[in-house]
Amino acid sequence: MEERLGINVKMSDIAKDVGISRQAVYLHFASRTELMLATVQYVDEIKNVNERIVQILQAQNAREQLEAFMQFWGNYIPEIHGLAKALLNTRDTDEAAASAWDSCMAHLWGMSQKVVESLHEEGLLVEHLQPEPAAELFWALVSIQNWEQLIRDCNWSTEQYIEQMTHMLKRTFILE
Amino acid sequence: MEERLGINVKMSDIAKDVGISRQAVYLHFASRTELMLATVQYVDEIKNVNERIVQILQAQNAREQLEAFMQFWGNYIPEIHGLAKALLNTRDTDEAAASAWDSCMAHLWGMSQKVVESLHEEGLLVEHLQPEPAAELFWALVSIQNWEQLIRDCNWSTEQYIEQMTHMLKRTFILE
DNA sequence: GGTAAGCTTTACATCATGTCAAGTGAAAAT
DNA sequence: ATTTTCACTTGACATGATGTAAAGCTTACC
Repeated sequence: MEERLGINVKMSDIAKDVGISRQAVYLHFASRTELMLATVQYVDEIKNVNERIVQILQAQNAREQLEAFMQFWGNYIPEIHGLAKALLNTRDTDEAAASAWDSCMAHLWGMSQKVVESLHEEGLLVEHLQPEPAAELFWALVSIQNWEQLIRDCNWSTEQYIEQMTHMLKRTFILE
Repeated sequence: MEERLGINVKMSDIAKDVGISRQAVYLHFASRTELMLATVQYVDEIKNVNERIVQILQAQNAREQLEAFMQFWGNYIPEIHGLAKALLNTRDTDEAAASAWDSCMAHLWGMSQKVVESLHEEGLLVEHLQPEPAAELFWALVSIQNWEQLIRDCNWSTEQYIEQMTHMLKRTFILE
């Protein structure tokens, strides 16, 4: 998935890579989508996502939380890009893939809410935005699609992405 | 395409809608992708895109140009959303669809450049951004994917989208 | 020796795209 | 009036991916 950015990864390719027959894959996973779901869960465990997220939320203040989040997120996306793209592609035709994607995005949504809430609590959130739409906008801005466009289409480096996004998020959401 | 957001639109569906046989469609368009390309071109003509774009660039100053652009873009996306999504979905497996999408995005890229350039010329562009990366960021922020996430996933209205995006773009790119 | 797990091989169903060939009906050209 | 051309129909078939089904093989364990 990572190698080929989720594109053109067939059941037979996976089987060949593993060294078993195509049909044998179905003895482990009922469908292509289920295999992908299991992979997502596996990767989340391997990458220790939950622990890394908890650490971010321990940052002293909202500004630092925002910075820590972008630092984490900007480095994390490249690790899961291919799998995420595969899920995104399957989403439109597959109900299960859609809900899997949604649950992945729920993590991101939760973090967006947390960061915006922290800003709000510290009185730093721009006045013209309510916390709810602010979190929604935040969530959209840090989406994988935006990352993809900047990194892939515009050839930004990871450092550039993190720096510019952090800057933009601060300007957009933090007062003054 | 618009009705079904580009999902599950088969050649046989199109033929049925038109009232001819599936095979007859191939007498007019060599492939599904070519049909989509022709449709994009047709829609662009019908919607008078070029003329509408020229009008935007006639705005007196950069600030008004930005505002006019968001006004146009926010109202235009809903009109082409389904077709755009169809193209996006086909892009990953089809070379021709990919280049068609790129040429569509080139319009948007051109406008992003123009707006950022105008800001730069009037000395309004934030100091920490060079015109080039600024245009790239601008382009990513006004992407259809972001629109989709805010409108579809977050239930924003078109007015809300235009207002918030305009506000955010100003804060992000305009000095002070 | 029997059995169960894990896999193989072969075959087939389905569904969408795309190709091919023969045929039809009506209008246009001669 | 006949022929030709055009736009389409019908039916058959190839391809490529997912998924199902059945029968057989090997190894390890009891």
